[in-house]
Amino acid sequence: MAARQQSIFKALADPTRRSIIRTLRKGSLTAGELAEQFPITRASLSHHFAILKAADLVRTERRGQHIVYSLNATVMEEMMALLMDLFAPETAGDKKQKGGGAR
Amino acid sequence: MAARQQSIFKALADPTRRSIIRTLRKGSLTAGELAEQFPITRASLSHHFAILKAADLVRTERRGQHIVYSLNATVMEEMMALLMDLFAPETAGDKKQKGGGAR
DNA sequence: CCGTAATTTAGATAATTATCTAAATATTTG
DNA sequence: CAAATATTTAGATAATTATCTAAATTACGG
Repeated sequence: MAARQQSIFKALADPTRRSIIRTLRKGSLTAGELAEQFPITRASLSHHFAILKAADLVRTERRGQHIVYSLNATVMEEMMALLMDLFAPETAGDKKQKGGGAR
Repeated sequence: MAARQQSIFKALADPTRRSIIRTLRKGSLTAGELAEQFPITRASLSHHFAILKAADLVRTERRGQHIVYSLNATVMEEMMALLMDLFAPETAGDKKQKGGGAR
């Protein structure tokens, strides 16, 4: 559970990946179409895709020889929950931490 | 403007820093009091404090020989705005990006 | 002022990560 | 099946970053 949280925050830490997300808001695109928008190699983009997928921020679907990337629609809600958990004043499911350094 | 956004997402990407934020929800603490909660050196924590401060997620106030850390109260709202900007469907202030790779 | 306590800064190191090129895999079409 | 196209995987490298120890800074109390 904490692992998913970490994967999401990590995924959002990179500006290229945030840019991919913003691009996908307008609609799903194939890896190639996405690649046209970014000045890095397709291999590097593929690496970013994998990280976004691992965080379940995007979903994929094969369509013929293309792979279509879409935003995971439920993500907005999840992010709200994460933010609440981070900033909201003290919830029930909260643990004190001392010597369990998160890393 | 994009720089601040990056500094915030970067700051939140580290689990120790998120833990610091959660700890500060319960109230302001001195650097030393915070240090008691974490299994890393004070020097390392100071580094994390600097990053949180650079993102303006926490504020500091000197009180005698102590330095008191507090959550920046407006941050929740700012994060909402960032999320909207990331996920919400197409705002006015949006720029297309092609060859200006965010980095 | 001097000594002590609190915190940060400097400098070094190890781990992580973003990127590249080259090669591998998967899918369609002739 | 062979050739072409789309995408990912492998392996290497350079940059970033989390952490440490040691030293510097800042403030207080006698």
